[in-house]
Amino acid sequence: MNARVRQREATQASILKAALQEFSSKGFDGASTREIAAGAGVHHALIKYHFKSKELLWRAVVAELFDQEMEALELPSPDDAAFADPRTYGRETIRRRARYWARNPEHARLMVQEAFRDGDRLAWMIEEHRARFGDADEAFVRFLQTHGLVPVNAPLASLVYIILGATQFFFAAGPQAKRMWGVDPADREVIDRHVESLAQMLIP
Amino acid sequence: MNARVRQREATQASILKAALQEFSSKGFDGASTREIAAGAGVHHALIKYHFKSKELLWRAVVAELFDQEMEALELPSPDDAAFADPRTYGRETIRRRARYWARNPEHARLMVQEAFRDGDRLAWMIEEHRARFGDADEAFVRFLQTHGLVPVNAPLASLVYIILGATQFFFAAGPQAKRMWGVDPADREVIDRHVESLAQMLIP
DNA sequence: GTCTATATTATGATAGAC
DNA sequence: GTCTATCATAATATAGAC
Repeated sequence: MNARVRQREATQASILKAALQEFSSKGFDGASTREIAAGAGVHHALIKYHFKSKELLWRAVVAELFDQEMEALELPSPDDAAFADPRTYGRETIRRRARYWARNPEHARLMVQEAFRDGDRLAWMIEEHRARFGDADEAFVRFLQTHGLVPVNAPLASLVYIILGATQFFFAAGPQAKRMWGVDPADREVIDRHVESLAQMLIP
Repeated sequence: MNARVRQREATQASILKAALQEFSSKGFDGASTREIAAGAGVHHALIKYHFKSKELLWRAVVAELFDQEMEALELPSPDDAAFADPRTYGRETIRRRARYWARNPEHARLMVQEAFRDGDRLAWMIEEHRARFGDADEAFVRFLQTHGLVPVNAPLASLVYIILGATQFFFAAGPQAKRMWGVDPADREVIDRHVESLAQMLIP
């Protein structure tokens, strides 16, 4: 691996990082490639060079997020001997998911914004990454229903969005939470207490 | 009230309506005044005439939302004789809030996006409208804690965001829910079942 | 009250020098 | 692999005619 390759990867990584910041806070339409380039400390023409277009840069950001999410989540298996009962497993899964959003609020913000508008990007995201974010949610909710931990007569999609919304929003809304409630969702202690509140509320 | 005044109000109303649509789906930065004007069926120069700037148009949209929300919510009082016990009151309040978001998903989308980014708009929103959206949430959560319906040791802000996220997200994420799960959060029957699921999950 | 015309800036994209 | 220069378009905003 020569210097050229290392430089290339460093440039791409810094662009991807700045792009995630821009896209997640301003949305796709509000983000500008020049701002992204400025944030990455590179010339704006390099974005076109490395990623061809704004749309493809966005896809690269999303793909990287999903790749990283799977390993970062470290979701336990319900069969794990460490979990005495379904409730313990359910709560632990909620905790891990919540902690992931706490560490990656930009991921939450980007996903949330893309859920608001139908179009090519949403279609691509579902088409390309459904297996990685829909299936896991569905399996988890079904597990909870099977063991009577959530209302069994509730529609699947409703439960998915209730759990997702409850789990993500506090961390995604960090700037508002800080300014309005004087609480910082990036603070370790705040995270710990929030995660416990979540586990107790969602899996009583 | 002469024709001039009526025309003026009709123009402003159509601009406000189109602006809510734009701002809520693309965010402030992604929205363009020209698209708003096109959506309202008026010349784009009229936006400057009636609202001075994009920023002030946005403020007018937000102010109208908060005005309308208060009456539309029709929140019950805990002292109302119709509520036999705190649980019944808590669940009914959840239902009314959820139904409000079901009817006004654009409001939810706009608020959510503004929670993601600190800055002048967020500061103005909190400064100007705190009483109307923070205080009610706080009072409701305190009521639930007082009666042991939610974890009493949980931080106030955590509970506010858990309830808000759970209540809003399904409706705000309508386009994604439709495309990914084949469920339309604008459908009457879907709303009814979702609202019941929410009431059961949040106030067990 | 409404519209045309225009100033100014920002954006996505590209060609070509080094 | 990187940067300068440039294009075409779209944005906010404004001036001034009707």
